[in-house]
Amino acid sequence: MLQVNVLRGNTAEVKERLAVKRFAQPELVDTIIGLDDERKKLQAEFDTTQAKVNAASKEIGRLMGQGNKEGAEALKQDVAGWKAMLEPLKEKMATVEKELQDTLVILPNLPSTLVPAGKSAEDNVVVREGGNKPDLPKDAVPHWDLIKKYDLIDFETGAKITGSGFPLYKGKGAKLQRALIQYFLDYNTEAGYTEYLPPFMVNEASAFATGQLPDKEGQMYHAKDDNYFLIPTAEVPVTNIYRDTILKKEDLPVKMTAYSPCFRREAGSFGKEVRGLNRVHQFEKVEIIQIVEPATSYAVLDEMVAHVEKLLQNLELPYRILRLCGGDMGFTSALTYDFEVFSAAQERWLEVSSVSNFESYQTNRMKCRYKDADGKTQLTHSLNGSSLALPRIVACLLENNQATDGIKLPKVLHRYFGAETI
RNA sequence: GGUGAGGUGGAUGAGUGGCUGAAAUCAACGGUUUGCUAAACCGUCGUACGUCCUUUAAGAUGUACCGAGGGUUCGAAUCCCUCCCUCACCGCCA
Repeated sequence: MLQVNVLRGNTAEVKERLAVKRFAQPELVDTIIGLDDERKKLQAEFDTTQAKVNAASKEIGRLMGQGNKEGAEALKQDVAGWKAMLEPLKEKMATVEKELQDTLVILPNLPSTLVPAGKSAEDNVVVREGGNKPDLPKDAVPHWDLIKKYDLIDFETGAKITGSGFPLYKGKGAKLQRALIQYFLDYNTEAGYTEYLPPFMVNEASAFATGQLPDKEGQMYHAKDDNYFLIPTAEVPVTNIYRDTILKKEDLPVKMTAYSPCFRREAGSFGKEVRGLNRVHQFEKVEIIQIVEPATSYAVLDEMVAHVEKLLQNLELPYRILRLCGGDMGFTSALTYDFEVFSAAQERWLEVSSVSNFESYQTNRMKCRYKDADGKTQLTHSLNGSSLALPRIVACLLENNQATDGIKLPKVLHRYFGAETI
């Protein structure tokens, strides 16, 4: 959520930035400022009246103590009058505040000046590519066939147990999941990230704080009896560790990593998009999250991008890094880099990570602040990224490394998987 | 799920209707002292939203906040109701 003061100081610039994100209601910026003005006016009025009530109440106490009943009674009359004024004011304030809040929440984060204009995935900018695309033999097959061949995942039984998009990993398929998770976590903790294993369901306040609510309500599975949401990413529970906190300068940067399953409803997806592991409702992911001083957040973003890039290099996969354009970015992000790996048999790029700087958009919702060098309290910046999402990594590993004598795994995985090939 | 006890500032913890935005202690921070460490002493030490003042910083001031939300009262941390959470015991259970 953006701060009203940011809107106030640079209304024109804010609207320009919102246009980059293809936000359709720039007039809401003015609406918000108007509502905030009204809020202030109402509060001033309320406060001065309430101050009179408080002073009179004290005086009544004093008069009673002196036994001056008549004086006290007279004052009570005054208080009754003021209180009658306070009631409607209070209601009006609540209405205006709610409207302000509701409107503020509709505004997406402002994209950084590095964000290219554009309306869809086509307009994303390739920052760099790495790794080598393999030369596959003519008879190379997509990962869903390899999965069958080596009996790694049973999609049909997963669908029987739950529904489509809930894979049942089996044998070496299951073990590969475990190996990848363990490798990713080790890689991250070696880089100074603290490992967490968070709750896989969150309450409404947490889902709101990281911006899943109200924007992505339909994306999450909702346990209505308890009003809990299955997490779509570990970002939600882990970032919320620092909800409503004030950190010390020396606590920063906070670096966290967590494995979690991710649950996504993905309503409306179909066809080739969802074949095999391309898109599923439940998948495994390891996430990295940082909470940092505002001045450092873009340097940290670069650091995180490099961190994920190295991981893909270690996995020996062909990848490319995209800077997302305004139209393709997430609601809460200021700058996002997507990582895609090339799945050679499908001849498709598959997204496996998304690393974003949210600046103070999440932390403002979360009220995650810190005391800066001058002792002033201000909002921190938050960032996160996947390192990595498993299914598409697996799809790519299988397709790109297929050979007649099995699937060759990259060196870094040997000791985790306990073998060099599948 | 049942019964009981609780939830107060960074921590411990006092506070059962007005003098309490909140004692005391500890921690933290600044200073004095000191060869260094320790100790002692002095000071500072909540958040949010307003208003005034100032170029800003700072300062002054108002309102709200003692788990959350309602209620009683001229006045609520304190009394009442609902909910949440923690702890103990019981039940169930990986």
